[in-house]
Amino acid sequence: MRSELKKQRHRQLIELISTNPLMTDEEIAASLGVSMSTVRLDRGILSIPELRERMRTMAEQATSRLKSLRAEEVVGELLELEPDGWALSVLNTTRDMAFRHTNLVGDYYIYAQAATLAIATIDREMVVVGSARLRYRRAAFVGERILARSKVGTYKGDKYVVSVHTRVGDREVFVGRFVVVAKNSEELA
Amino acid sequence: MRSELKKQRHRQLIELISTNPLMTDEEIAASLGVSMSTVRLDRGILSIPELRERMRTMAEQATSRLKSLRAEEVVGELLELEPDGWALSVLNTTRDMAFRHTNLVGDYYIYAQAATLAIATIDREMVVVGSARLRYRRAAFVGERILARSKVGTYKGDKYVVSVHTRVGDREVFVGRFVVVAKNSEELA
DNA sequence: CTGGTGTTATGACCTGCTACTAACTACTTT
DNA sequence: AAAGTAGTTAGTAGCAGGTCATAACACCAG
Repeated sequence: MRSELKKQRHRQLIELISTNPLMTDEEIAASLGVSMSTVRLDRGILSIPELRERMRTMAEQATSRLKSLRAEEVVGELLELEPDGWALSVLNTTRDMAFRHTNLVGDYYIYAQAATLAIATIDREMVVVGSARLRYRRAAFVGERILARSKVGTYKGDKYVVSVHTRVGDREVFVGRFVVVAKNSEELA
Repeated sequence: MRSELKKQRHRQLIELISTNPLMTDEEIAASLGVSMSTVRLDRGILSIPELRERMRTMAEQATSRLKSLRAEEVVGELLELEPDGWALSVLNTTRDMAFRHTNLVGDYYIYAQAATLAIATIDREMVVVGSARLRYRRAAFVGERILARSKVGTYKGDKYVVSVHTRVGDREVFVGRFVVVAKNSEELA
């Protein structure tokens, strides 16, 4: 059957385009040893868009990906704050926070929310994270609303211990104990 | 002077294309209130390539980023990698990584670099951070190149201990011990 | 009024296609 | 053997989004 060859060629075509989406029909034709007409027929059958269309969608995805790890998004939204006591923030997760090609939210987004919340809880001018212990309990998924709750524990002088519990619904996602340090703005380096 | 208007328009053009690189000359012309000829002249003077060229380079960058799964997921740039051994990455810091209104780099950028590097070091399909201990030693400033070096320590079954040392020049900025867990892609929630 | 700068218009050409028609090949069915 | 059919190829017209060269204008200064 010649239709066997055809199916084989279709598989090759899909393989070819997925590994190198930037080939013109001419190059594909040469690579598969058939005419451009055939390549175009095949692309039509398999509904693979033309090169420019493929480039366009890739370029669009590229721009949207460049916007990742923007500070405003990372911090989440502060809902409640009792200075030097406790605070609550929510982070609405989006696809570009995903880890690899999964639906899982990258751990550093969860960290960023928790760490910035810990700092925001302390009512001093200049506060930085000194050290921390973290535990990730369960995964959070893209689209979920992540709630973080901080509570100030003990403090000695300029050092405060702030614990942060992060959850999605009633699922505990993350627990962290942050030691944050209030600095006089001179002593930085 | 009319050449003032021209310079002004050139600035607008650059602004326009940098915020939205996917505009055709026709759209740009409409947006600037001049003819397509003028837009093309201006693009020529400013040596801004045509739409397709812009899409093409964006698409190429996107593919080259996807070619190595590991490189893509690292915050910063992966410089060297010995799978299951050690790795090295650099993060060029920019103003938008600053903490509040200072020149200090936000701690979560440093965390993100370290955590993603730790994960990239482990040569398994699906790896997530389970827990971590962190210590921030010195501040890093906007504009500095931050180097992170990971080293795999002990491991038991699916758990690996990866330590990461982060420095700027010979100044130690951060030390972290990450316990990362390799998952079978089913057991996620 | 003449020259120089800036802007627009026009037309020929290019790439990488789409959409269509016509024809040719190989293989099967009647 | 004749007819039918699936698969392939060639060729044409047209489109988008340009390049490049040339020409024609508008406007202002000296």
